[in-house]
Amino acid sequence: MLQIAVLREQTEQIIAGLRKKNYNNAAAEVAAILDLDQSRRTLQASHDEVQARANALAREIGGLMKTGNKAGAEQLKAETAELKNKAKQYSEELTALEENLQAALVKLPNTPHASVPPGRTPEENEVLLEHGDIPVLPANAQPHWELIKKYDIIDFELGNKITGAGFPVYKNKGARLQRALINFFLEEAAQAGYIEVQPPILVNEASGYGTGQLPDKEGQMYHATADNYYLVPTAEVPITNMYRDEIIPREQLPIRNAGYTPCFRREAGSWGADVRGLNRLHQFDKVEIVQIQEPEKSYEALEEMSLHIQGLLQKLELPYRVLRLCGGDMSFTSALTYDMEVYSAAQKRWLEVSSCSNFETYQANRLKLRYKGENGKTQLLHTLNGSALALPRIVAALLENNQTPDGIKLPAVLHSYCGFEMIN
RNA sequence: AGAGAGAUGGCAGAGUGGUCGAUUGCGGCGGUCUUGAAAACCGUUGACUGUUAAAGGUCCGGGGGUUCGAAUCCCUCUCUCUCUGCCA
Repeated sequence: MLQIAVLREQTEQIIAGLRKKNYNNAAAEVAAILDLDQSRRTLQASHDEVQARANALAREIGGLMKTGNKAGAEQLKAETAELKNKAKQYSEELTALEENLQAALVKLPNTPHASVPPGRTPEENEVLLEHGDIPVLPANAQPHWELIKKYDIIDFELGNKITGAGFPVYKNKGARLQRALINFFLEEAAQAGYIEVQPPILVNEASGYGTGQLPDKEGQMYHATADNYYLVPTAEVPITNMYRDEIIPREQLPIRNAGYTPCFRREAGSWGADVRGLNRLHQFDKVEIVQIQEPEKSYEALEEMSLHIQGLLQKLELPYRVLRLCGGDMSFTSALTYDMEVYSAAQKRWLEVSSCSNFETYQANRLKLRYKGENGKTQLLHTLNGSALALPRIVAALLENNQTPDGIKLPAVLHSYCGFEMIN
């Protein structure tokens, strides 16, 4: 959520930012919000004035009662009746106004960083770099959804039987590969200084709200209605919410956490082309890295996270590229996002395997996640996170790019984690 | 799941209708003492809102009510703990 004070002070910059994100009607909505804010403050002042008078009277009455001056007390009581009505009326109006203001404010997305290119579609994302050679596969090369059947390592039909579409069963070396990748990613994160956490994978409403899944994207999460818990769509949600409503001592910054969770996404309305096999699932595994940083250092942290993720892809010997997302392709909450994509040689296209973002104060404002700066003032922190990494498309690329007549040759870095070198 | 108890500032823990935003201890910060540190002693130390700065207002789990006045009384919701039951 954008800060109302910033909206007041930097109105033009924010409108320009919202436009870059292709947010329609930005100027009008911002004007309406500032209008509401002005009314709110005026009303608040009136309310406070009445309240102050009522407080003073109550104190006087207390004094009179003590001295036994009942008549005097009764006289003052008469005056309070009117004040009470007024205060109640003001406070009701105020509540309504605040609700409207809040509702309008949460609808505004985060504003993009200056480096974010304009654009509406994924085609307009900026390719920052490409790394590694695109492998040349033999003519009879197969996509991963054929390979998993050939080697009987991932079974979609069995998942259909147990649960439904998008819930595959990993079997034999397929299951062991999952476990190996999770361990590899966690181990690399630990060596890079991220403290490992194992959070709950069901979260309450307040947590969903804190990271921005609620109230708008409710339909994207699985909801355990009996207890009103939500299945996490990413470890970002529980990990970031560990710091909700906290004022972090400055010397504890930056906070760096890594965690593995399964991720659950309903993906309502997003099924169509290019979602075969492992490309899109309702349940998948992911290791997430999270940083909480001082505002001045958050972009340094983003670069560092990007390099960490790239290091993983290099060790996995996968050809990848890094994109800087354009305004229109970024998430609602992000100020700057790098996407990492690996090349799938059999599908002949790039697959997104990581998304690494700086949210600046947008999440922190909702989370009330703050620290005391050098000047002693309490201020909002910056939150960042990135996938390091999401498994399914990594598995897809590993299978497709490394297929040989003898089987799938796994990259050397995974051998000790897997306990085998080939899938055959 | 049943019965009971509870929710107060970073933590512990007082406060059961009238200067209570809240006693006290610990912790934190500043100082005295010391070559330095520890100890001891002194001082200081919540958040939000508002303003050029104040004043003022709000916050004792959430919501509602009683009252001139609520941390304190009533209703309700949520959560936590203890015991019993079940169970990895």
